[in-house]
Amino acid sequence: MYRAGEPVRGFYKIIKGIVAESRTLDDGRRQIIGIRTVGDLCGYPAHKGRYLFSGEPLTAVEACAFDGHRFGAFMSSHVDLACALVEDISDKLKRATENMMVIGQLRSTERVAHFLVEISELYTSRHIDTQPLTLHLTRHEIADYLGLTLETVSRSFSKLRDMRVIALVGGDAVAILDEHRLSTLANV
Amino acid sequence: MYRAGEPVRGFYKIIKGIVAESRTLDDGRRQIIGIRTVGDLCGYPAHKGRYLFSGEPLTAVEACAFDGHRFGAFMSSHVDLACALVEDISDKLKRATENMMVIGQLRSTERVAHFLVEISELYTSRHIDTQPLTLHLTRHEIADYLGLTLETVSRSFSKLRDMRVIALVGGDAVAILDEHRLSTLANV
DNA sequence: CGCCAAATTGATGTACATCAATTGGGGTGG
DNA sequence: CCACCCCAATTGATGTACATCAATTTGGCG
Repeated sequence: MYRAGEPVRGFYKIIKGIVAESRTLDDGRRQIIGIRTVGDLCGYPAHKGRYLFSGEPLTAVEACAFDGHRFGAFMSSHVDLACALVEDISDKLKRATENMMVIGQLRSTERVAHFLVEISELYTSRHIDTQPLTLHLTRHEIADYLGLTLETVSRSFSKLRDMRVIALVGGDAVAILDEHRLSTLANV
Repeated sequence: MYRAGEPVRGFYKIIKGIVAESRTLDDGRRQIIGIRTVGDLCGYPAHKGRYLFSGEPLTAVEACAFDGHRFGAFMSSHVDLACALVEDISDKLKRATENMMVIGQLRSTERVAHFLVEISELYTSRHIDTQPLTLHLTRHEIADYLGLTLETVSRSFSKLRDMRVIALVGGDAVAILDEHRLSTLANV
């Protein structure tokens, strides 16, 4: 959809679908900094007229585009827009700091457990889909979200499966068998 | 100043000094999620009337307190306040995501290097103090900011010193000898 | 001068990364 | 409909960066 560093063409209010926002280093290391879905504003905030993050659709996405240039002026004349924006960014910040905690302090299986309850709560709150939970992220993408490698993520899934906390269904979905124990593991 | 989970008494606009905002798990693991200083709004955003983070002063702090309850109503009737808030939170989010990248992808010495350029830029931009740079954080606090242990932080400092990139002056200050090489190490 | 907390440095352990091989599932063409 | 392919996922073997445990050293301050 857009790449970090590009001049801002516009911002996207997601109507349908899921997108991952990320930053990548010169050597290719990537950090997914947030999962956005219906209701979220994508590509915002920007810095000096350039996107801060890259946005990649994880599913088919429908979005409403806003002109990046008129946006600032429009905001300063519409209180309700400004307040909505505060809400949107506050939520992003809340989730980002939560994930700093996750990445900085939790061990691999705790991180994966946290990821699962986060995604589960996110999807159900936005009415996307239900049990079994379809992730829409590959192991590699989950790894780049959690600061791990795809192998370690896979091993954590296997461990949670062996503990009977989750069940792996098909390639891209999990059934949460023991919500309470998963939350405990996630340190929420 | 305030503890995560407490009912919000008020928000604090920092006039002078430095404060660390953090979250801690039940088992004591702590993540410092941001360093705030003059101009920043502390204790904001909150969630359901309770502080999201704990705030600890790293130096003597002067701050202007705002009533937490009137704040929301006041915002929705003052566009300029709402816009200023968007600016403040956007900046916090920008720094938070940068640090997700740092914690999730960089190696220990890269993290410490990044911390040093971040602090250096932060302090000079807010006219706090200059070379040699006084950190105002202990090794333990730096560790909790970067998702490392204090020993690893100390070793990284020693390594940077041995590389002649920085010099350690006194207990709490560093002189940046090779700014360019430090930035390269920091992956900025 | 001597105390105490913080920092440094060393020795060892371990969780995760890396390298490598195998398996499995979904889609396409025979 | 089955065989085949291909990419993602799993699993295993080994390496390594950082954590942990432990002992000094340093520096600020009464």
